[in-house]
Amino acid sequence: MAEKTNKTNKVSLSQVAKAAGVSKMTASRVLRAEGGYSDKTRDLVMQKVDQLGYLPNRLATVFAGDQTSTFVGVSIPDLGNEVFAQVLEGIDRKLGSFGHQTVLGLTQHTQKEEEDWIRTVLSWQPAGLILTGRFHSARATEMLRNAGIPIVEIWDLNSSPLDMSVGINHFDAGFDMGRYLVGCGYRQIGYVGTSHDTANAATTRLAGFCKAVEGGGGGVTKQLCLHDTAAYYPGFYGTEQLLAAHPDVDCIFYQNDAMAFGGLQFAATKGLKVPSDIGVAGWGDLPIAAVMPQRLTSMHVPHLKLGQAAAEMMIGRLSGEPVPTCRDIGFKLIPGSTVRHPDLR
Amino acid sequence: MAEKTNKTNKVSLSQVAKAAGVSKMTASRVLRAEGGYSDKTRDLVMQKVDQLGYLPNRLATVFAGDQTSTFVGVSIPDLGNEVFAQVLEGIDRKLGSFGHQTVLGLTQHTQKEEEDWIRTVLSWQPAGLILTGRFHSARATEMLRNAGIPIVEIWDLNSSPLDMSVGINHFDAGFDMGRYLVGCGYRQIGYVGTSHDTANAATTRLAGFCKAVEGGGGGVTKQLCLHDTAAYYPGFYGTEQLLAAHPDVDCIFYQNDAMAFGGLQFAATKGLKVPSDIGVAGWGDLPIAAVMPQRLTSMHVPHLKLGQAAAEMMIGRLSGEPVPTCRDIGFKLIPGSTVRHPDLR
DNA sequence: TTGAAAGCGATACCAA
DNA sequence: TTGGTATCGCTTTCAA
Repeated sequence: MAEKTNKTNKVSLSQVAKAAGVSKMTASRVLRAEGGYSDKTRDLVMQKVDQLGYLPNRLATVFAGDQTSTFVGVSIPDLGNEVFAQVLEGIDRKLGSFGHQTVLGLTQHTQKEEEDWIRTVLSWQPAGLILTGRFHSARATEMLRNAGIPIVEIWDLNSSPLDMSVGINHFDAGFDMGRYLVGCGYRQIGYVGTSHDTANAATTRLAGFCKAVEGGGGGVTKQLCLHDTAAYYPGFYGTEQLLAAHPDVDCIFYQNDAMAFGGLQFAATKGLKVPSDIGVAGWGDLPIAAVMPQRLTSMHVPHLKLGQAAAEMMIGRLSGEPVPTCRDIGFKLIPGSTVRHPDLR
Repeated sequence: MAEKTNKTNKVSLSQVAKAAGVSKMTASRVLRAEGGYSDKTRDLVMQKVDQLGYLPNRLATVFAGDQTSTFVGVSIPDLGNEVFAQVLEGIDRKLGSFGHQTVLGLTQHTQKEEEDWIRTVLSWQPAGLILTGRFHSARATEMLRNAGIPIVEIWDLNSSPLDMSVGINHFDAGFDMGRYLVGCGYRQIGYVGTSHDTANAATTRLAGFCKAVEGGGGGVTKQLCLHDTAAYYPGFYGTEQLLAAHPDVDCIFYQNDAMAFGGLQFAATKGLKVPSDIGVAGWGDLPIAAVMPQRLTSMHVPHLKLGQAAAEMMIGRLSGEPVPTCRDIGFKLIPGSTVRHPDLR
């Protein structure tokens, strides 16, 4: 036991200080570039830092300063959905450029998972939290209120958020799509999506959609909610199921573009012409839509921008700037060519 | 100044202890379910925990025990690429089920970004690191070696890893694809991909591919590396560029499926028949391939499984189990119908 | 320009 | 079954 060292074999600040022949405090000041030391001292300390390969322990820093960390917890339902992957990318890129780190939470669309993750991530003293959706369990809501840190709810715009919110109004977006399809002359409109234990943005969207369809004189929407992921293949077989149950359906609105593509391919397999035999509308405007021969009717939401906006609100709040409570990021209907054009009906 | 409290207004263990009329240590034992206290004491403490809404500060826990945290740093090049999103999902799900949290790093395919992220994430005393790729900067390599924590390099199998590695041999995978295409009778084979500052798995794959093509009697591969993302639209216009420069190309291998779909659509736009006029092969076997009318020739890699395997190796090592250094996750060529079948040529 | 001491919130260790 | 005390690595505060 030649050298006395701490339990881990990491180099600590006091070791650097000792090597440089100064006090911990002086070394600490140099490392934070706080000023209040001579050039000579600074050079000496920095030399030892390099030499010993010192890496600060930020756990101790946060702990000592009783500050929050530079972590930001980010919860996302799942990454199989390209849309959320894009949102996450927007968030992490922006956060990273401001020196923050993302602690990821995949909630798999359940409030229970979200609640557990919130409890855990809060125990790490994060600087803030970015959560997908506006529906949280009661315990989660309580923890969030007591956390005393900035919180951004994204995706589903919350007009009375816990703290801040950015996204779009899914009810309105669903309503617009419904009105558009009715305006195109469709009357037997179906819906294919997935179902989860709890309400979410898709539920809200569907509600708006149904209201527009029914109010616009369309028949009652034929709905099919699968217990599956909102992906390509479920869109394919979901379409098969819906058409088997309701052969008169003349147009289908899908929970997202991936499902719509699945439906499009099912139609192709069965020799159904789109949009003359059946109309197809998706949601999200995935990148793949741009290269497909037939432009998918969809709803464009600026996903990357949404993520960036969420990160910007977080950073703004953390740096004490005034930040608006709600931000509507907007959506845009892409007419496409997979539904009949209203002027041509 | 009625109550004396800490700088933040969070409830601490000692406040719980005081409220329950016991010492910090007793409260600590109860919270960790360590045993060595009466039922009455336990109930009393837990009641106060609920009442005060106490959340432990894990920073202090890690710090006190001089342990590592439950964080695992995970670096991924980007999330625009579905493949990496799937890998990340596999990792985070598995890690989460063992009580670990993912600290995300998006390196954007650059060693500099990776290095900066490594430095930062190490300062949070992570339990381990999972890194995509096997090429790291010299400083990064040094930090990783000194970190003294488990490290898993994924994606590109590293036969002499820093610590552990899981993935596939991209050279072999590229070679197999090249041999297959040559075996199908193609001789003027092109490649469309993207280029980055540093070598990566795609580079390795291309090298293997070229070797097979050239060794198999194919012409020198016509390569086009775009300075763009490896996505649908670059696949579309990259194909246009490649065919303009080399009109004799009879088959194109793409960096990934997204680019291949872009190429497929370009061919459709130009009235080129696939595979009779031109063969198309992708890489990754994206989910969308399963619903497309024409099965894309591709290479299947079990992405989700890869992520899970990486997380399992990490967890195994953390719990002291013996873990193999290298794990080949395997790949499988999907013949598809976008290249001529070898038996039919 | 520098340093000594106290303390952040928990746990380890030893004593009662 | 309990509790006191030292301690982790760093920063804050106060003094020199």
